Amino acid sequence: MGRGKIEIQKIENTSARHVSFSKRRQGLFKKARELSILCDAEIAIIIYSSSGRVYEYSSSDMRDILTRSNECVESIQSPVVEHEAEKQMQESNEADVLKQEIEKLKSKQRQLLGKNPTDMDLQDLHALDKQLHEGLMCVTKRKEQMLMQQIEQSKTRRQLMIQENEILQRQVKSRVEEIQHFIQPTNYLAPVSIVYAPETTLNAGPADYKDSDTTLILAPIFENGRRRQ
Amino acid sequence: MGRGKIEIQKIENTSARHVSFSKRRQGLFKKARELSILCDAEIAIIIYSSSGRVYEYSSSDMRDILTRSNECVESIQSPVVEHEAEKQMQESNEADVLKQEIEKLKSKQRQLLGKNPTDMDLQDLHALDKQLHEGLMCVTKRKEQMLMQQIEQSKTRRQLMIQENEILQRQVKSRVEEIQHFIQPTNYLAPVSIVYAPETTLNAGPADYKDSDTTLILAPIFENGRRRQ
DNA sequence: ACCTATTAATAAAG
DNA sequence: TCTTTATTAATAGGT
Repeated sequence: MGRGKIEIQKIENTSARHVSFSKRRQGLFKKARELSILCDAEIAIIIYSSSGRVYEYSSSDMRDILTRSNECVESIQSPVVEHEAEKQMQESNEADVLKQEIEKLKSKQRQLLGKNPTDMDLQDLHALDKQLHEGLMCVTKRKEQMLMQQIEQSKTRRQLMIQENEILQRQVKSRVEEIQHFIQPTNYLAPVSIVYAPETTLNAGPADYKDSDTTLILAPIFENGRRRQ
Repeated sequence: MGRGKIEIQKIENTSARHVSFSKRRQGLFKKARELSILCDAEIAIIIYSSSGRVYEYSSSDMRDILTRSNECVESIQSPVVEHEAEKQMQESNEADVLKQEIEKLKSKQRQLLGKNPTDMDLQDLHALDKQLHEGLMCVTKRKEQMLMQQIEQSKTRRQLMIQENEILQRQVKSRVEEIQHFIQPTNYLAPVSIVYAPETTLNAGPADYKDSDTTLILAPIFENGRRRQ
């Protein structure tokens, strides 16, 4: 989906690779966001670029997602036995565990919406507050990003308008100059007067136009095609 | 990119949601694979579907990638950090330095967010929370206000520019029309002839201009300000 | 699962 | 880096 098809092989050109990395990373995160929203899934993505930089995406709290991940759990605590047990759990009781988890999530959601704060102790309330806090941060950040984007866009468009204006102003100016040349072709060298001369004055001869060498006389022609004598 | 455009909102129809989840999960993993190959990056993705199932992708060993993740490190304890440090020693210094910096920033951030609560008692935590809350609210409100103002301003300015542009465009148009009228004055509706009438023909009366109602006569004026009789 | 009209992503170039 | 544009790729809605 570009100007040409590309082979899925390491891009050797460094700058092209970086450009691609940026674009595709963005694309990947966007797809992840869409997937998480459309299908109500929790997603975490971690990317290490070849230069060692880290890029992360998560639909909700990264730690929550990773903590639920076996790989992470595996590398956390010591008891390998537990780990083994968990693996088995995954095989047999997976559904049950997951259902419990769903119930937990639903209950949590209710709590997050502040629907039943009575059945929480101090610790729970602390946790809830923290979560709300973090959520607030995320929302704020996101809003800020979008607003900044909008501002940047507006600025860009305004710049374009300014440039367009300048061009138009130049055009107007040159048109005006053209017209002026037309009306007063040689203003000082050979001035011309435009005079409306109705039949009554035409034959009486023109008045004096002291600063004109030439006069334009505007006069009607009558039905016989001749000027009245 | 389908038979129609869709809103990025939770798909309410269950089976449609499942179908979409499958397709898009596949798509996401494919994109991840491509990105990792094209740009030589390490990528890990963890997805929890709404039904609780886990789907994972990783370009190399998931644990390696996750172990390097700060979020994971955060929830582990010191020995792993050391291990990680050792691992990084083998890598470039640049990445190491960057990571340390990131760690410092994250630690600071954690403290601000009250995530390092060890050196604070309950009262302190309450105070900090209240402060953060209030500060956040104030800052958020204020920022939002300013951003909205800026946007409004930008919009207004843009509107003004648009209006100005329209005026200028009308000016250009009317100038052009003026010039055209000048060059080909009312060619069909009210024809006017411009006639140069030197003194020899002026008094002899104008010739017939059958298709003109009006004639412009161009005649010289002499030094005494009168036309030669 | 397969099909294909459409939309979306993005490679290349400015 | 950002934009633009020509192309390819992903996928929504049917079957």
